[in-house]
Amino acid sequence: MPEGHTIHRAAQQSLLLAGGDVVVASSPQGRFAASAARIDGARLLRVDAWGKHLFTSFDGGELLHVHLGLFGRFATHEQLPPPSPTESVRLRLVGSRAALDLSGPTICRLVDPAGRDGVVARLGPDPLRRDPGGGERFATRVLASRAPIGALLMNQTVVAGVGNVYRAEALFLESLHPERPGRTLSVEATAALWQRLVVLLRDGVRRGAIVTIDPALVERPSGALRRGGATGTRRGRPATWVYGQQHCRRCAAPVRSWELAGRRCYACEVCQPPVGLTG
DNA sequence: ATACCATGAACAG
DNA sequence: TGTTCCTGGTATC
Repeated sequence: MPEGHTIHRAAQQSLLLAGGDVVVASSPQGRFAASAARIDGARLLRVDAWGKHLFTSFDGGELLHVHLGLFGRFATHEQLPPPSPTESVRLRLVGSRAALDLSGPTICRLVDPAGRDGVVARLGPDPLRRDPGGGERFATRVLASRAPIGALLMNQTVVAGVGNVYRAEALFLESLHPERPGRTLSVEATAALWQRLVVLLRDGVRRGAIVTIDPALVERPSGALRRGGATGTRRGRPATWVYGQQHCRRCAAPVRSWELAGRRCYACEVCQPPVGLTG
């Protein structure tokens, strides 16, 4: 499921697996058929991720803009020929080494450079892009705002690429209550929060999954470590401190969950005391 | 078979 | 603030 790490990983993967290739483009679902025809036979040149937005450029000048939304996903098939696409595959790109399937995106369209620039201009700093001024721009917005920090983190004009899981986990790890107004944070706390996002998202790209809690650090009845597979990616309890949890995995207090900025928010009010909240 | 839920965001009013 | 769109997995009858 997509937050910024998913998109940056998809950018890496598609460049690795299809960069430089002439691609066969199709839209098994049909909804992107006319546009796919314009990419078909073009060479995939570059892939660029900005927050949760992905831009793929082809020679001939076509530029593909993808946003996965809540349900979208990329699938890669490194064995050719790839299996038959399912009915919901919006776009399939087949290169010489792999096939890439896109399904369920909120946005999948061809844009011109001005369209791309317009999207990027509305995005805040992305913790996954090398941007020396990113932390400063983030801090400026946070420290000037009366909005809750838990809402600011979901605002893509404040910081691009953070979603509901990283919101919950970054605030937990920084001992910040989600309802604290941005301007009640200290400069130091704001800088630490930015750095936390950088580290968490980078780790998410590396793993291909959001794992914020080391499973080995969690008490287990048997004391046995899990073996095999990527920990945290199996179904069941997510590898998180508070996101989706009933109890805090650090102190075992009940995790409170409520709606904040249109999404369910999770916090341990013992580890994240509501300091400075007037109610 | 149906309902509901999920790591998102645009749009209406 | 509420509605809408995108898909698939799990829960509930």
